[in-house]
Amino acid sequence: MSETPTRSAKTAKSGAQASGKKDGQRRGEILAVARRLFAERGFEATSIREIGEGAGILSGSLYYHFDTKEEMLHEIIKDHVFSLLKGYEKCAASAADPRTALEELIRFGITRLIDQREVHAIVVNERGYILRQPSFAYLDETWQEVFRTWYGVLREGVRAGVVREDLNLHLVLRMIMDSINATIVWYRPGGRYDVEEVVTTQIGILLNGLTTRKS
Amino acid sequence: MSETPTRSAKTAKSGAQASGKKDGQRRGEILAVARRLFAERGFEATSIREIGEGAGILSGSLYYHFDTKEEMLHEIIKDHVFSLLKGYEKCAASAADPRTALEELIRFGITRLIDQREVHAIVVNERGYILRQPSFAYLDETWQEVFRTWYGVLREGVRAGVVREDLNLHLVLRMIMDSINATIVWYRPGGRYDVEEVVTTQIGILLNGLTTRKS
DNA sequence: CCTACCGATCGGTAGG
DNA sequence: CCTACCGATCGGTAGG
Repeated sequence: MSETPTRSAKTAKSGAQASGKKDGQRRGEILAVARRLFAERGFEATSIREIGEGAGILSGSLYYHFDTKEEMLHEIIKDHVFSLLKGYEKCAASAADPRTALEELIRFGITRLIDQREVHAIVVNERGYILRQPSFAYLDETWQEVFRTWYGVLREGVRAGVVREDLNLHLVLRMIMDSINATIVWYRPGGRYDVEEVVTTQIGILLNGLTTRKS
Repeated sequence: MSETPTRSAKTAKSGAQASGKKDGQRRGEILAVARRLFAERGFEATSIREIGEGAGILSGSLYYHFDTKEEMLHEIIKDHVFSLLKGYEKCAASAADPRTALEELIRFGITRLIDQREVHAIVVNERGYILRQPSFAYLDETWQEVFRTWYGVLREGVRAGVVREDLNLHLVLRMIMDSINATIVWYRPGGRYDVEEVVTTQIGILLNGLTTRKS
């Protein structure tokens, strides 16, 4: 049960009473359609008519639930990066040592993103569009916080002598994040690879390149 | 007149006489504008009016040089992946041993893609659109050939005992390609990192995770 | 949530 | 390469 709609949204519109719950439910159903389409075809390439069709209503009726098409996009992704950050922070704080922390960060990142691959595909693929919209600034701030969390672990690793110190940590971090993020582009659940295999490969390559050699 | 096979792609400069050279030159100028816009904003999000504006002519006039907007896209990327494959093949064939081959493949990939980052950004970012268009099937075939070239080197590495044999080579390959491809998304020439630094980091992490440990 | 419609913009074309 | 224009489609709205 992944990708369940977060209805932390302003669920009840102004005067909703008995219909409030149902409206919120319908809202979630529409968002699920939009999320799938945005992930498959892209935000700009998806028309509100396609969303309406998928939800079984006319495009104009979408505006009873949402003010704009962009509001749907906000609803879909706003909590995602934030909860991802929380998960990363937990990994970083609870691990016994830097090496374990890195392993858990990578493992958590991959499994989480695969579990929520539609949302994440949108965040990655619509990166350009999102960066251009000032209304999505909060996303960028959260990403920076994610980077800081990882970076802290890497530095701790260097201090503890577990992480190589001959590499630029910023570049290393970019690479790791890219590796994790790129996975969702081609990964298909139920396909030829299972998640555990992907996790093992990524940890295997990334960490054994990162950790110092204890010959 | 929509089915006339005029000026199909590679024969752009064929029939013309005195104006032939100039037309070809103008064509190139327009393509340079289109390439930049496609890379910055995306193919579908770029209008022919924007291209015209950038080239200093009206949108309708673009159709003197090209049949469709999609033809511009073909012109921009068609040779790119193919020449990339040729470069990779050369690296794979000329290297003294598998480890050197891998280093040269990574180095060539990164430097080449950074050098042609606009075209490559288009290929990566428009992946979804391109996969949906049957007319771009040749691209996919070339990519598969690229994969085969790399894969051959990896297998040779395993046979020579240089590459770990406990990992799924297909997954490893995905990861390497993702690492290289992702670079162009954030890399800015003249920015805080130079190419050599990026190459060093990528080889450093990827290879020391890939090669067997010679304690 | 539907009917009926809007202004804007899209890729592309005819004829010069 | 321009003028003048096309049918289609876009996101969104008024009023019920």
